[in-house]
Amino acid sequence: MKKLIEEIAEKTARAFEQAGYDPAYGKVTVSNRPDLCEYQCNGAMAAAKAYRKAPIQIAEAVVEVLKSEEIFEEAAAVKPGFINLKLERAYLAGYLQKMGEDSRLSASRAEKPETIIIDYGGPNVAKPLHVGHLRSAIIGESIKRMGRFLGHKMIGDVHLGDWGLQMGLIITELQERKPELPYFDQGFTGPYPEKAPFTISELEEIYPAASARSKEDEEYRNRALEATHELQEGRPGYMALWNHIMNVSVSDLKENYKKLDVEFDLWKKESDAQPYIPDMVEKMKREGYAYEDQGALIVDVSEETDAKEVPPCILLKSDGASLYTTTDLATIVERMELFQPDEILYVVDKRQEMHFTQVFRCARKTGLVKPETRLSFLGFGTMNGKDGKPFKTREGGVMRLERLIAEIDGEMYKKIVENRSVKDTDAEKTAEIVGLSAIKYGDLSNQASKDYVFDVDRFTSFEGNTGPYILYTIVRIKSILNKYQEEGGRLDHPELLPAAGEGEKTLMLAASRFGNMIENAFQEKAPHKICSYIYELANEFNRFYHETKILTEEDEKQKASWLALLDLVRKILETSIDLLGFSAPERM
RNA sequence: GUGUUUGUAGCUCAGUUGGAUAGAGCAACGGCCUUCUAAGCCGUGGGUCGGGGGUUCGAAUCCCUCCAAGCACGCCA
Repeated sequence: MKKLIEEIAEKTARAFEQAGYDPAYGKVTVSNRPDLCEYQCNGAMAAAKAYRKAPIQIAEAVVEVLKSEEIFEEAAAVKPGFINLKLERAYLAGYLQKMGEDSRLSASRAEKPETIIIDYGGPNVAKPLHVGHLRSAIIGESIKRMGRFLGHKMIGDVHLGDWGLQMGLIITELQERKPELPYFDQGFTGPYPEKAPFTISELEEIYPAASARSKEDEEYRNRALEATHELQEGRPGYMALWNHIMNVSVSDLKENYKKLDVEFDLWKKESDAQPYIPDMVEKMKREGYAYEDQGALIVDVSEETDAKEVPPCILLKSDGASLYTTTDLATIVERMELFQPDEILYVVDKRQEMHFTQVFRCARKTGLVKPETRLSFLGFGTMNGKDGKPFKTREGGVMRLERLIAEIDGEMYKKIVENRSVKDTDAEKTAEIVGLSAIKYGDLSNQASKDYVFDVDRFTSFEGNTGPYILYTIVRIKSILNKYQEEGGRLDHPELLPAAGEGEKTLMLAASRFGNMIENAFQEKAPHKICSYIYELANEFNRFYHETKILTEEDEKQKASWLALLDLVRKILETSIDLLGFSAPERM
């Protein structure tokens, strides 16, 4: 289905052409002066230079043509050379009618559906999820859903970190504590115990302890590095331990992501790329890309145009072990082989940008990917506390995701119970739904690439630009729709009448912009655009709601039309929040 | 040091890719509930878009420069 703005732009382009100008000047945008018009075209001013004519003259000539178009209620040429447009109400109503029947609400299915792998997990199996993983999960999930909505094949991969130094650190620390375990005995012939020698909470304590010690104790760190290398070489006892760590950790991670309503298609991990490493390294050596430098095997990825020299990719350390870079490259090989993606998108902390620049260049230079395969990096900023410094617990420690969610849900529960006269047995469930909206909307309403302040009080507020406010609006609409249906009203195939008032028209105009908005948001990988759009739509609805008594309307056709409009607005809002990754309760 | 990102109302953030009078929310103040959820709506005050130059008919947006803050810079992830 064509977007409304496209239909308008077609008319203006043709008008420019008929008036004797290049139709390319007929570009149209939503008006930034709603008091003057609904859509505007600034092409006459751009054309003025090329045609050496006064812009107002061009605008007037174009407007003359536009006046005969039946989709416009008004077309005017103003001062320097603006072309101001207002839509015919009947046309707008007709457009929304079609939109309501369209499964994608006027957004068009991608002409060329692509396979896009989106890497947005990156949790370390040695550590529980903390707030640092929140943004990746939330942003990635939203982009995945957007792409899928538009018809792309989106493959979400959690890409666990299970092959680096963190594993060596756990092994080393465990050996310190329980040297008698068979995993460390080189002569042991098996079989190893089936039960893990630690619980999840022990594991969560072991890693930070080991990590801290390795920073002070060089000999300890060296042992951890050696253990890492041995694990990568497949030492049986260490592999058995790795298995235990994975089992204990993955089930915990799955539970946590589920709470966030984040779902991965693939639970791949760094170690899955291990089998691809030897051939990849061999090929890079053979083709002359990789060479030895200071004992390490590297690939030069610097380019002449670099403002600052980009350091080379280190494929293998001087001890022969592989690194983050190595597994990332091998993972690209694996992904190309298994999925032939058109794009691989990494949703990662922006501080890793340099690393990905290196990896992408190396992959491209050595032909790991096809020239047309896009490797993209969506770097997000840090989640800060109210003090502007990275988000911590009140005690100053790393905030675990579980705890953050529990705190928000608790806060929500309190508010729901406070504001409720009737007792609601679902209050806890509702608190979870609303709490998730608070967290996700709070995050996604900011530009992904910027740092932002996570303010619990503000995000859980029902006022202003928050998730709960959006949900409240949806619940309000649903409540009216339900009442209408209970009274015997029907929502199937009603006729949408032209807007009766200004508030209604404004609401209709806002609704009509959904398709264009969502395509744009996906193209720019900018979920915050969905947020600002639905906030505006919710505002327009609440304004309309306030000035219009819907259910008591006596004209049945008018009433049915308004209900149809509400149903469309509801669909748009619910589709939008689904694309953001949360949902609305029935009541709140 | 080099590179890079950011700087918009007291606070938190938008700003449709160069357009008209720079917008929201919070906080402050003032109104609106016997009527579909007042968790809402309407209104008032609040700005040197970090500073300075430049390009342009037109700049928060593009270029230069300075200031401030964050981040990254070869065997961690």
